[in-house]
Order: sequence, then C-alpha cells, then structure tokens
Amino acid sequence: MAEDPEAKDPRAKEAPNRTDTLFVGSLEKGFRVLRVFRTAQRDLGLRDLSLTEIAKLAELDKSAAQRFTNTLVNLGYLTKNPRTRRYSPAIGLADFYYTYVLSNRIAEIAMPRMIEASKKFDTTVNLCELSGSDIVYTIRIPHEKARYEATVPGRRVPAFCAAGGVVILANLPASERDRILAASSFRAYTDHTVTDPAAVGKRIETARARGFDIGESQIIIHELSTAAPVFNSEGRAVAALQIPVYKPDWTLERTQEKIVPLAIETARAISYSL
Amino acid sequence: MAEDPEAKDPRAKEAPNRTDTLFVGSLEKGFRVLRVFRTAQRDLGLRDLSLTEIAKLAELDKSAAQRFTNTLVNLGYLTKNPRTRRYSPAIGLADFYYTYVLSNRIAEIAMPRMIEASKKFDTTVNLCELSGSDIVYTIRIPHEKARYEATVPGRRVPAFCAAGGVVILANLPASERDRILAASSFRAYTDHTVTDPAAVGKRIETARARGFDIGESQIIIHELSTAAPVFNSEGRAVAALQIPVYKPDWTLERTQEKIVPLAIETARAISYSL
DNA sequence: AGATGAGTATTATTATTCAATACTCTGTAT
DNA sequence: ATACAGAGTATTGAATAATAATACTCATCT
Repeated sequence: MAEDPEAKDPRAKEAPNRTDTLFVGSLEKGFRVLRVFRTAQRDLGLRDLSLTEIAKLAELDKSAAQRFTNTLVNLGYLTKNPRTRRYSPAIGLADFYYTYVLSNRIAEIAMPRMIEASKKFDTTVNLCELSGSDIVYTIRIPHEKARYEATVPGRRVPAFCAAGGVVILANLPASERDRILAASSFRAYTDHTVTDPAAVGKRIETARARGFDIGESQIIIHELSTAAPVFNSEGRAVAALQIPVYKPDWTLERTQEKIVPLAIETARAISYSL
Repeated sequence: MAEDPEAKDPRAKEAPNRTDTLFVGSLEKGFRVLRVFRTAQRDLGLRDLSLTEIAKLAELDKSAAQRFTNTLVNLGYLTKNPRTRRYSPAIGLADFYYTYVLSNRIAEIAMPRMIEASKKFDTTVNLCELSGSDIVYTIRIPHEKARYEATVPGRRVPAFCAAGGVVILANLPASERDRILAASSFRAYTDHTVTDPAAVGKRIETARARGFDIGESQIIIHELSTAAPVFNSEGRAVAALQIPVYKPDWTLERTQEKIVPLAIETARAISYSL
C-alpha cells in the first residue's frame, strides 16, 4: 500500500530538486492530496475519501491533511459532503484539462480529422501522448460503448503495452526509448499482455518497420487496438493516433484491411499539418 | 455525490476564508499560476507565457513567479521550452479531469446513453454541470466539426445564456437560482445573446414549463442549442444534456421535431438511472 | 452511559516561504 | 564589435506563514 508502483513520475526520481530553495513544498503537498483520489479510485474503488484516509494515502499527518483539504475545498477543487464529511474531486478540476488541450496545437489540428475518421466505420478514435513511461489519451472521440474508463480523456496506461505507446516508442531516438523502457514496470493488464522485455522490443521493432502496431487484448480483453505515429515538422514522434475495435464484431484480418489504413492515413494527415 | 458542492453558506462564497489559519496561501498561489494560462489563451490568444508575463498576470512578483513556475515544472504540470524559456501547460494536467470524471456517477451513467444518442442524427452530444454561475461541459461526444474550443471538455460558459445552464437554473430552488443570477455578469457572446435580465428570467420560466430550452446563436452563431435537465433521485437538477446543431443544415422547426425529443428522452433515461 | 475514533479549532514555535538583490545570459542597437 | 537593456537565474537573511501538537466537539457503537 505504501508503495505505489507506477503512479509516480519517473522524472521525480531522476532529478528531485525537492531541497531546492525554489521548490515550494506546500504546493507539492496540495497536489499530493489531489493525486490520492486517483490511486484510491484505481486500487480501492473509492469515489470519495475521509480526512483520515487522505492523510494516510498522501502520507501527511492529520493537521496537514486538514489544512490542504480545507484549502482545496475553498478553491473549488474538492467538495465535501457535509453529512458524511467525505471529500471528492470537484468540477473545478476540469479546467486544467481544457487549459492543456487548448494550449496543444496537435490536439487542435487532430480533432476535425479524428471526428471524420470516427465516422468511417463508426469506431472510437483516440489521440495519445507520452508522459513519463505512460501514454495519456488526450483527445477521444468515443463511438463504441467500451468500458467506461476507456472512453475518458486523461486516462493513463503503460506505453510498453498500449499500441499507441508502442508506435511512439518505435519512432523515438534509441536512447530515449531505452530510458523509458528501463523505467517501465512490465505489469500485465490481461492474460495476453506482452510483458517479456525481449518480446516488447521485437514488437517495437516491427511497429517501426511497418509504421503501425496492432495490440490484441493487451489492456482490455477482446480489444484490437491499432495505432500509427504522428510526427511533427522536425520528424519527431509526438503523438499516436489509435483506433480500438472489438471482437467478435471485428477480426484481426478485417482490422488489418480496414482500420490500419485509416489509422495510418489519419495520422499522416495530422503530421502533414503540424 | 448527490449533494450540490457549492451549496454551502452563500456568504462564504463571496469572502473566502483566505485569512483562516487552515488556508494554505502557497497552494492558492500555485493554482493562480496555472489559471493564468487559461485567461491568457482566451484574452491574449497565447499558448505559452514568459516568466514576466506570468508574474504580471498572476499578480506575483518576479521571485514568487520564479518559485512557483519552478515547482510546477518539477511536478510535471508546466513545461518550459529551454530555448524560448517560455512556459506552457503540460500533459500532467490531464490527470485531474480523469480523476474528476471517474469520481462522477452521473458521467458514468450518461456516457453510453450519450454515445447512443449521438448516432441517431450524427450530432454532438454534451453533458454539462453547474459551477458557480457558469456551466462546464463534462462529457462531450463530438460529431460535428464545430469550432475547436466547443468540442473540448472542461469548457466553461455563463449559465444564463447557455441552453444547458438555462434548464439547470430553471429547475433549481428559487433562492439558489436568484443567487446565481445575481452573481452573473450578463455579457453577450454574439449579437443574439439574450442579456436583458427580464428576458433571461422569461427564458428560464419557459424552460421550466416546457422541460427543455433551445438557444439560437446564443454563444456561437448559427448554433441551435437544445438542452434538457437531468435530475438525481432526490429530484434535484444536477446536470443537463445538451445537443448543438447548426444552421443551415438544421432549422428551428426540424430541431424542435427531432432534437428536442431526443434530448428529453436521453436526459430522462439518465435521470432514471441515478 | 461510556468509550472509541473521527473531525474541528486553537496556538506557540520554527521551518519554510519570501522578497530583495546581485549575477548571468541573450538579443538589439550603436 | 561593444555596450546596453531586458529577461531570466541564483543566493541569502529575515520574518511571515505554515506547521504540528493538543485540546475540544461530535457521532457511533458496545
């Protein structure tokens, strides 16, 4: 419980200038309180937390937890149910996503093309970007009624096993790729997840050679996840366009025939405009 | 979850306890820095900001701006372009939206129904919630290639002129509605925006009586925005289901005939499951 | 009714944030 | 080229603002 496996950012261990005079510790503690809600959701399935739970999970004492929850409620980032006295994330948090996406040229350029692509076969279309050794879905055009979490932007999954992550890694400079893989914990999501480092390496090789990747049930069972890389004008892989489809509606053959060209073409159209 | 967040003492809203011993000012300043990027986008059209600009906009001195940007970069919420030395929002910010949405039962229940509804006439379908005197779009199923900002979750617009806001206000207890309207600044988005308080009041009345609202070019020109309220099990209006369509593809008549029933029915289906 | 545990309020202490300042860099004008 | 201006960076002593201890209140369970 004390150890949280992958939630922590890899760069935190690289250069944690936490002792720096320019580092404001109070700010970090405040964010720690917010982050706790995400791990509580994932590991404990909880939608709200008590003060004591927050203190425990965020590794703060009761007083500190009290001060930070108080402040966050005041600012509109947490709400407190006056009856149960439990805290939950508040709508104010949505602002930050909007801020990020609107600052992101790629997202702006990708959006209309993704909407168009989603109509071709009535499929979900996602854009994802690298963040540490995870990928984060930044823009999602949901069509299939997939598992709920899999339709929400901001979702984070390990890069090594997600098709979107694989095609980005495949087109990164070797040193960077190796660094990210070294920081990855090869945890399986399903029985089919490829976790053997050698096999992951081979998968990445193939993805680079072919210009796309298909993952079968790598993160969600019965999912066929196709992805193609998006390059910026300097030729750097900055994102991936990903299209998930589901068995038995789709087979691997039909996915290769229909979805792969769509993903590649859409990714290329976005790259072209960057 | 069912409780309204900001329902606490209205006076507390006006004068937040910033002097309270339990209020951590450093945390607030850190958020002020993040918020500055949103206003810079909107008012100045800037995607990134220099240290000096941040200091000016956030009303911090150079030292403070330096400390907070440094901390936020360190935590992965801002990135700094080493060449230009300018700061921009980083992908870490997307986490908070995911955290909020996953803690939100309404969103989870609404999502599959919204996807279904969006396929009926190939339209965008949005879910929005009240936040202060704004509404925030929490879940969006984008279909139309509308203006970019209008397809991104987390977008905030004044409740008084957005169809979604009108139907929520219409079904709120009078005291709350009045408080929100009193706090609203009746700024026009387009030449057609209804800003006269009496007219707004009448619009709200009508929306309550009919169970839906249609706004014509209220926020975006040529937009016909239809919304219906979503109620929780206690009968409280907690959200709105909103469907925008555009002229000349759609006329007011066809919207009333096709979109209004779809919005009402979808909103009702969501309410029924809450 | 009493005990337990959680949440809230208060306060003295000092560690942490702060703001002033000096320094370094980058780009522009002379 | 050289000097200058403006922006960003680094350092430091001072004191404010955050802290942690503690006492209090309230709810819940035995």
